[in-house]
Amino acid sequence: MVISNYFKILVHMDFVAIEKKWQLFWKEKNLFKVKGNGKKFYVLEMFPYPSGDLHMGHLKNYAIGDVVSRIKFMQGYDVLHPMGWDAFGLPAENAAINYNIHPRDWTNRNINIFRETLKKAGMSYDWEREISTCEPDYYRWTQWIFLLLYKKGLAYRKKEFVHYCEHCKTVLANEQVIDGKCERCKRAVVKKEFEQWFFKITAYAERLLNDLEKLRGNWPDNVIKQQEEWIGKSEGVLIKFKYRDKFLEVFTTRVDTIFGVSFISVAPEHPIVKEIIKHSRNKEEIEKYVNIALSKTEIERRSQTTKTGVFTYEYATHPLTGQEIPIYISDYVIYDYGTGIVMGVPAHDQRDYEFAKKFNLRIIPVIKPKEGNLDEILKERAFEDYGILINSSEFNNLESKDAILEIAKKLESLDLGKRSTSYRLRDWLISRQRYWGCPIPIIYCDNCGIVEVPESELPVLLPERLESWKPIYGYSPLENDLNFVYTNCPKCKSKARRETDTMDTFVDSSWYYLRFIDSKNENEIISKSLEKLYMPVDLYIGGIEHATKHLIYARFIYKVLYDEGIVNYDEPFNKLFTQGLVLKRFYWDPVNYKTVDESVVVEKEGKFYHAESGIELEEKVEMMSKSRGNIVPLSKFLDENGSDVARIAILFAAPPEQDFEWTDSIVQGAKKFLNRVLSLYSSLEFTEDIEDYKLKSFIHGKIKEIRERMDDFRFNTAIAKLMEFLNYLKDYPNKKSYQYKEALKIFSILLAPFAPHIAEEIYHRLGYENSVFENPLPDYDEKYIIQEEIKISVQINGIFRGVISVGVNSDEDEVFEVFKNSQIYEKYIKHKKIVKKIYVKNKVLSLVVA
RNA sequence: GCCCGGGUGGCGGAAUAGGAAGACGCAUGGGACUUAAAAUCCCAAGCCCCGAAAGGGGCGUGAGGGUUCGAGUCCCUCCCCGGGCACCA
Repeated sequence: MVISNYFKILVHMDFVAIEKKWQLFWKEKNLFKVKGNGKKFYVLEMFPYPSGDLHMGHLKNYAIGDVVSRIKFMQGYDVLHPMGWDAFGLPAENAAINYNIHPRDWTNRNINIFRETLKKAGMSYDWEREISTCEPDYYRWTQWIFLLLYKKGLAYRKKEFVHYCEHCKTVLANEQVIDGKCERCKRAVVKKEFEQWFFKITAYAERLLNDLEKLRGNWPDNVIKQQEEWIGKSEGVLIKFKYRDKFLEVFTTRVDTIFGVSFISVAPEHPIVKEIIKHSRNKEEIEKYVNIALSKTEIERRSQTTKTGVFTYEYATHPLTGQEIPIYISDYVIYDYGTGIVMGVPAHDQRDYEFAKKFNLRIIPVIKPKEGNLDEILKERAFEDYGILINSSEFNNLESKDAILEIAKKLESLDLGKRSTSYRLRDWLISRQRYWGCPIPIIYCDNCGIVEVPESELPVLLPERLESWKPIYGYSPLENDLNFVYTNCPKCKSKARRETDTMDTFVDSSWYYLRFIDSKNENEIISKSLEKLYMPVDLYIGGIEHATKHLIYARFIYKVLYDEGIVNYDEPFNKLFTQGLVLKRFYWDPVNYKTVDESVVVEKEGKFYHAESGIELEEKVEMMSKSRGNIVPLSKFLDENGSDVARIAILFAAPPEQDFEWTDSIVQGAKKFLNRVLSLYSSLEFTEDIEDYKLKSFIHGKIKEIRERMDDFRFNTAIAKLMEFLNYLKDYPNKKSYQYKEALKIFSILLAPFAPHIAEEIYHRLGYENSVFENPLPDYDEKYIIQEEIKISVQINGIFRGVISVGVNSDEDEVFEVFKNSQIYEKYIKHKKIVKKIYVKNKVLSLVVA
């Protein structure tokens, strides 16, 4: 027993000891430092938020990047492969509140853990370029970007109903609200009216949408699709309905239904509501309805099964018929889409139909289906398809498509309408009422209004200490620090106040990929010529969860910088790869609401129970996360098993873009494989000079297969091919030939991107003293791969009956001759008549017999 | 509801210009080594049926249909799972 443990430890120690040795070797050689010459390749993994511990989910991301980085390095590229920290953010601040640790200390402690772990994993980063978004020499430039946007009119302040998380005590961007819930704490968000800073990303909506075409083919289709949907372009018409001395403007994509309007509906948040209340004889009821509507959470508002609203007893004028149209206020109207007011066409819009049914409003049919009975349909629902116009005055009998054009023209000629495009995309709310973020470089002066902090005074530093880290309702905790708050106006020098909100951390991460190129530049955000050299990112690797957040924001900011001539291209990420998640099985106690350790789980008839309490547990396989309590900590795993085991396990388990479950067995497989590799490379001796064509042919075939899979990101099958390669080498009879040594060398080079430490070890065991990575990836020659004899399959009446060996590229007659002498012929054909003969060269002989 | 993915052995997964389904690995069974166990090595293995065995036969890629000499792969209908969006006018 004692001995067994000793051996186990020894084997594992071997991996770890080997890895330490070669990590030092690479460091001393400065192997992965950016060379600064030759053709560049910029490979980037989405940088992490440094919280707690790294786990296998993180490693998958970095392992993929590292494999590509090493492949490109061996192909002779000047590889830029950096790492840094997305270091501002809420958890640091919560740690400050809960444990009274300074957010900076908490963050730096985590960064140190992350950095050490990644070094232990042997990642090929150029560590000299490390950046951290919470350092003043970084966030100075985040502030600089803010001011740039401000000068261009792309950063603005407005009072607005915004998403607010009462638990996190901060506002949230549209993108951070998932299913009506705060993406961080998963609690329902509410709408609050605050004065906030926005980035005008909608001004770039059209370009963000159109330029997706440039990315098509290089970005995953579903990410492009998600961005298209998120931007949500629709073309329609803005129509003015006269209301007293004003106009109520609505947006519609279905102007062909305008003669079917039977009411106008206004979102409760809309400023015009105040005006309407002034005139309405139904003031109290309206105020009551609006207050209730605004206090609902997003989820409550969206999940209402019936439409609600209130009649204002006010009317607007139909632009074409002149009829009086009743005005309602209803919370099914979304305030920040279109104009926040809609024209109600119950016959042809399901939502308006439901509203009209509830409030007994007229349902005026104006579009007739090409087939089917409109009256019958309207008994149950709205008819939303295109059709032929009826009850529409001079537009009768037009098709919807044509009518949309004609009616739009007519409205335009009356100056009561305008063709227009609406986007689902909202402006990016970037204010956050938090301490641990990048301060917004703005000063409020009673005389001068909103004043920018002059560039020479950047960065606006976060105060080192606060008396209380706790946010105040609707305000940043920075409000507590009067030294920070009060300053002098840069223009008139009188006493003024600083902005106390900080920026959304997505602002920090919207440009970090640039800073890696020129991380120490004190004079400018980035040197334009270096930018030209290293951008765009050739391969960007990260999780799909950022499809509509980070990846839209980064594209937006990069385009703004492009328009300013600061950068040279208009898209930052040439190729995007989204890796799948690492899942882990765990057992959930639904009574006590926590994860139960596997050691106390007992199985009975396919169900799982807690050994002590007897509670039935839920077996789940989900993404590794701290909150689920199912993480496999990376640092500990590396100490026990080494990095190459983890990498092989992760990469072999499934294709990189696919989710997979982390299990003991994939670790076992990886260990066994690497042990077999090491044992093949022990006690070697080469003395014989014999050439073996078959070996040569095999090697070239494997080089081809493995390199093709490297190029296509099929790393799981690349490793499978390496395993086949190894098995062949292991069984090869003449292990003393120099040609065999060459084969072992090629294997070590091909293994290197996947298991870099073990590859370096076996390469050196062959007697070489340079790094295995200083070898170019081996090339193959097609002429060695082609064999003289090949096996082709024989099918009779569509059923596979065996194989025959024929010369390569034989013609039909030759093949048939061979076939006639085969046992298959003897058995299945001999006395039968061949009705049809199909021969596909080098593949199949297929016969139909009567 | 709409839009994307995807259903292959006990398990993870291979196989796309339609041409031998199950590569590679895990787990499993048997054997070798060992006093023993672990580790390692060798062999077997999709499922079902016949046979003492050698061997032989049939069925098989979510279900049903179609195209074809030949379908995991192409077409049609349906079922299930995962993801995205969702009162966007």
